[in-house]
Amino acid sequence: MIRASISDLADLLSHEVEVRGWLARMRSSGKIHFLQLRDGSGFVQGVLELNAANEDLFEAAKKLRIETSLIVRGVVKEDKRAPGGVELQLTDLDAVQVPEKDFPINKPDHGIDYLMENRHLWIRTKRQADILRIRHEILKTIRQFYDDRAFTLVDTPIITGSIGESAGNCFEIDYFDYGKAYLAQTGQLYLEAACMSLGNVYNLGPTFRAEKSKTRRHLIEFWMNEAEMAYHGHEENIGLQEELVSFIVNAVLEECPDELASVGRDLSRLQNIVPPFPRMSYSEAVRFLQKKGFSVNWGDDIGGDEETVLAEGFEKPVVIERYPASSKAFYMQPDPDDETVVLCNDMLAPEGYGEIIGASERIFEKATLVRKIEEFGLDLESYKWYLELREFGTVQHSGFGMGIERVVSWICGLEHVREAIPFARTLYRIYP
RNA sequence: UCCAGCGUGGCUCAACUGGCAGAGCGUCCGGCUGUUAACCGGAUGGUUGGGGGUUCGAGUCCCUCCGCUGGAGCCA
Repeated sequence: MIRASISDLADLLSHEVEVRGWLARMRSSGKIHFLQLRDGSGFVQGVLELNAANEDLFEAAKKLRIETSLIVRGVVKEDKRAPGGVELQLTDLDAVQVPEKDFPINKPDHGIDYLMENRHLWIRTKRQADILRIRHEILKTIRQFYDDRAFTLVDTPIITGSIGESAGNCFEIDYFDYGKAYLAQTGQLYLEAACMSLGNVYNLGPTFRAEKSKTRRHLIEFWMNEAEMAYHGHEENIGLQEELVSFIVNAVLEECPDELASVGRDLSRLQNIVPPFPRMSYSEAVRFLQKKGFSVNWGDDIGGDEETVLAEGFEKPVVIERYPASSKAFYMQPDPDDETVVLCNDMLAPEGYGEIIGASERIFEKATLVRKIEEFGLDLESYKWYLELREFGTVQHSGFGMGIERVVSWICGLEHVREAIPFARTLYRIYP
């Protein structure tokens, strides 16, 4: 008797195995039961035929319900009728726990409110498990990408003082006698400090935005990967982003073909994602949108609909660079050729998935940074340590942040980022 | 926060212009030795989100509250 994972059964033909898992679905034709089993590694159909020797077992199996946890024993048989090519001829079965109630999710016709209310159980379904497996692959690949390039992982703090872009859209918490503290919206400023020690650094973790955003692209708590590179400028920054995104897409194509197929992704839209990506300046983008009939003027923000139009002509993500200084954060390096714009870029995913990366070269001269902080009406005192980074061996440096759930949504072809994270925190939902 | 929409059995939805609350799925019982969202027969299941109003009569119209969905702004 071999204890086996379902995913390994194809290599165990004719062996007697034990599988520990759950009953995903059950059908019966009177004298033959079909038990669809899952164990986290895959699905397999267990077949139990009534015969003189197993009447008690056959009768007991009738009492099982969907999501019964159970340990089964049987012989692995090749069968062309089975989806995975193999079946289990069951010889024995122990129910660990038989549910007293019906499993709430049993047909693919539930509404999204109901599914989110039952998210803790919804993730047991194949499609949701496949999405979470792809997410895992993406996170694993991100770490591998940086590790291959000798970047150092630096875990930036989740609780911060009143530093950041503006405290208005931060979650406030009480920090003992210190007073108010905030949940991090970004680890960037800390990565800037770390890259002056370690050269090339990255982080990967949750961030929080107390914005009442209510769209298919927004979560209150989302995961972000940020990178920061010393002695790197705008061009090298974009180059690294293109490599990273291409690396992720190709790794998922390579490692998760079954999962992508089961979530219904059109793979042709993910192939040939290799550097370089199409590129456009903000000014070009505005002229392009004006030709398409949008009423945007230079200096306006580019909204969701505009982003979709900009990206739709391309198979690869599009890089939009050099936005107006007034519309971007204070720390971005002005373009030496045109001080009205800054050396920054966004990367827009194809098919309307929107901004997946925001990036910039950072101001490295203290005097320029002080001037910008004052122009933006921010408090110099609260940027004390950030300014000190420019007092001790300051160098040109650049970095970016990539939204994990948006990348997962794009690669999986999801309608909404809430399925791209195990337990989404959205504007009006914090349960389960 | 603003704009729009939705709320009817456990789930997904019908119900004309205000006139007897229905179907499919699930569940339960019975049948079926190759089912894949199995199938066939029967049964079960309702304070139409809460409150108030108009009306002979409200699931339907009005007010209000609650919940949810989509979008906007902001962003990744």
